[in-house]
Amino acid sequence: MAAERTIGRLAKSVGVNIQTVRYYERLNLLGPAGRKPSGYRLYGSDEERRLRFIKNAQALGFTLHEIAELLNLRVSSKARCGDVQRRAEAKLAQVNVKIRELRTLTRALQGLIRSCRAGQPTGQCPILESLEGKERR
Amino acid sequence: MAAERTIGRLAKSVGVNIQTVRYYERLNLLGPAGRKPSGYRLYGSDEERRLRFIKNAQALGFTLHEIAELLNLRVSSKARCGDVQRRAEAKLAQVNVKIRELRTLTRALQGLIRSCRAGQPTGQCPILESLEGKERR
DNA sequence: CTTGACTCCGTACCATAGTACAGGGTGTAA
DNA sequence: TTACACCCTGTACTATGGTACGGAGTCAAG
Repeated sequence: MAAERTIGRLAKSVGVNIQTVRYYERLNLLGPAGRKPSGYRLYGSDEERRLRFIKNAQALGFTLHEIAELLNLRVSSKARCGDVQRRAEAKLAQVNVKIRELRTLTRALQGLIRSCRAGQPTGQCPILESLEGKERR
Repeated sequence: MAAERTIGRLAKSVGVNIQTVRYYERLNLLGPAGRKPSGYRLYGSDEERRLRFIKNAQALGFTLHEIAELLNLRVSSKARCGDVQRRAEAKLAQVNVKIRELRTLTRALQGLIRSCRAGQPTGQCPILESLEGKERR
């Protein structure tokens, strides 16, 4: 019913590589709606939505494995929106941990940069010395 | 002169896997000071410092490739501490970009979670719907 | 009816940072 | 001298997310 297109058109309209679409198929993330007698994969609007879903969820920091879980949640009739919410909250917590780690890292780098006496030869570079772990604070 | 030890002792004292030490050798990051007649690798305190350097720099977000550059900077007699400082500043900028991206992601996840009517079946889940990209803000 | 673009499948390859294993040799202590 | 831990090399495998290539078949326009 919906205009079905081949893999190249699908890939182009969503902005991904053809091989990537086939890669997602290998991972059971996205299969074609059907095939031409010749074997060409055919995709409809459902598949395009699913592919956009994958790309959007990736942009939110979900791995392909987690995305597969989200997609399965939708298929399962028992799953509730609360299940999805919990996953989103778990991901949010992960992201916040990552942000805190990176901020620690920022402070460490800033400390090193401040300690730098820039004209020195690298033999006396405080950054390099501190990385040797001799006297870390 | 310094007590030279075999790869297992070095690995244990720094807290890395033996294979990892050999992996770093393949990447020209860290070679043994010498070899026993039997072929056993021998490491002294210089090598232990270098290995700690690698692990510390990794913890600061440098890739092994970048660490190799830092190590080469130290060897080069022409390199100045300012070169190191510039690399640290570039890494700091990268880290800050990453933090900003993650914060955007946090806001998007929070928005999705707020929109969730948790009891709904996943057919009407606003999170999943928004991931389909139909009406993204 | 030919040409060129598209697709098929299977396999190999990329970066990143390792880890594991096989089949041998070495070092040491009881 | 035997037992066991340790080390050697080389190769393969892990996870993650793809990308590339070869050789064949298909589709559509001119």
